[in-house]
Order: sequence, then C-alpha cells, then structure tokens
Amino acid sequence: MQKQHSLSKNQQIILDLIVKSSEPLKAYSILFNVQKKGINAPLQVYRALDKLVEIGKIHKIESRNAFIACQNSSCQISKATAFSICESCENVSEISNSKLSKYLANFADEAGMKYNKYNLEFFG
Amino acid sequence: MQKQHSLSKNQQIILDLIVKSSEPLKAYSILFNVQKKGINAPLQVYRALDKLVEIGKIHKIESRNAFIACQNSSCQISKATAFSICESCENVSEISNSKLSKYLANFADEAGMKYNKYNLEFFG
DNA sequence: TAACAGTATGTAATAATATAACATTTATAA
DNA sequence: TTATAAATGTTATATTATTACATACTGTTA
Repeated sequence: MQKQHSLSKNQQIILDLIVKSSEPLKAYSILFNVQKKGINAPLQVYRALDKLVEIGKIHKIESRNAFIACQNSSCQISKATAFSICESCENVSEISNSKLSKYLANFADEAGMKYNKYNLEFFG
Repeated sequence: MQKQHSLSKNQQIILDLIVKSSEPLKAYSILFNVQKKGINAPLQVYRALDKLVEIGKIHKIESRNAFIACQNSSCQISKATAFSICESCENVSEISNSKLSKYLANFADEAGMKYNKYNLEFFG
C-alpha cells in the first residue's frame, strides 16, 4: 500500500479548500481564499488545479468553469465523468452509476469508433 | 410549413460563418471574421451566439469554448447534445445516435431523478 | 554526495473569454 | 398605431486563462 501521490504544498492547500466546499469553486474564488496562505497569483492556482485534475483528485465542470472534488474514492484519473447540475440552485454532484459508465465506456459511434474519455453533464 | 425563426441580420451573418466552417469557431475568431460586415463588438457576437444556441442552430462545445453548427437538420433546441472530439486534430462532430440519446434522455440517477437536458463530450 | 532530471514555485505581464449598463432602433402583433 | 418584445450599437469592465522567464525543491542514481 504505497502512497499514490504526494501532493505539493500548493496542491494540498487548494485540494483541501475544494474538498471542504459544498459547491464547485472557480479559480479566482480559490485564489482569493488562499491568498492568506501565500498563494498570490492566478498561475499558481491554475497549475495546482491542472495537476489535481490530471491525477483525478478534482474534476472541472466545463459548463461552469468550476472545480469540485472527486466524490468517488477510488478514482485515480478523470477519463469518465458524469455530473448532475441543478440549474436553479447550481448544486453539482458527481454521478457514480456503473451501468451508465459501462454504457458510455463501451459506446461506439456509427463508424465503430470508440473513445477513451468522456464527460457528461446532466441539467435539471 | 411556416418559417420557424426569422433570424436577424447579425444572427444570420454569424450563423452563415459557423455553418461554412469545418471546425468549431471561437467567439473572438468570429468577431474578427465579421468585422468587415459591420459587427464591431464582442457583445454583438455573444448576443447572436446566445440566441443561435437557444434556438438550436448551433451548439457550444463547452470544453473548447467554441461553437459549431447543429448537424441534425431537425434539431430545434439544444436539450440533448453529444459530440466526439479528436484530441490530436481538434476535429469535432456531433453524434446522432438514437439509442444513445434515448438512453440518456431516460437516464435516472440512484435517487430516481431524471434530467431534462444533457451534454456529452467524447474524446479520442 | 554530486550531478541530474523532473516537478513545483514565484512573479510580472498579457491574452482570451464574457458580461454590465445604457441608449436607441427595428420587428411583431394586438 | 401603439405597445411590446427583440435586436442593435457602444463603451467600459469583469472573468478566466496563459506566456515567459527565473529560481527552488525532490527524488534518483552514479
């Protein structure tokens, strides 16, 4: 049982903030919140976000330009993501549904093409 | 057989440009291209884009902040969209697959919640 | 431990995407 | 024809994201 990733200082600060949040956080809102911890510039935030997305600790909600913590404890990468988004309250949650994810992971288009990654956003 | 929507001048100019394009267009690239036609400001572009999305003539590719023409001639609204995106060449095409769209339109999450709208992006 | 490679940091500047606010005009329909 | 909704024009500004460059930290291996 070895450590999967040891996060750097900035990455950990930003992950902690996102994990604690009950809603998706935007990059500049994150920046504002971590300035007291010595993270001063947008780029520091974006770099940490990029890394956290890459290793699957957080996901980007594309339609909102915002980030939420991965709610699936076993998730290491972000190849297959699905979210439900409330258009009135802007609440967002990750959908973990094995039938859905199997269906989409195996989906092949008319030309027989399969895809190695997808992102699905439901609105309601 | 009545006219569904008569587009305004700006809307028509911008739709024409997007329809002619072989790739998704970004708002400021559209702006640059229509300046010779008298559309001078970002807001004029964004307003036309908003309307065209609303009536289903175009779709926004959220992960790219870009817009493509609807490739489904019968599409009136943008409640159910699926795209395939090539991560090396950035080619994007709309997926029209009735099994997929039925599956997603009828999808209900663990709580039995159904959604009235979705957007799916496949990458490969 | 020295040298190296890879990753992360700090900082300033700027690019790219999108909206607010306000005045005016055009189109549609009662 | 008058009222209403939709679209336009314009300026300014807000929000989101990247480029470029210099420096420092971390882990590996010679």
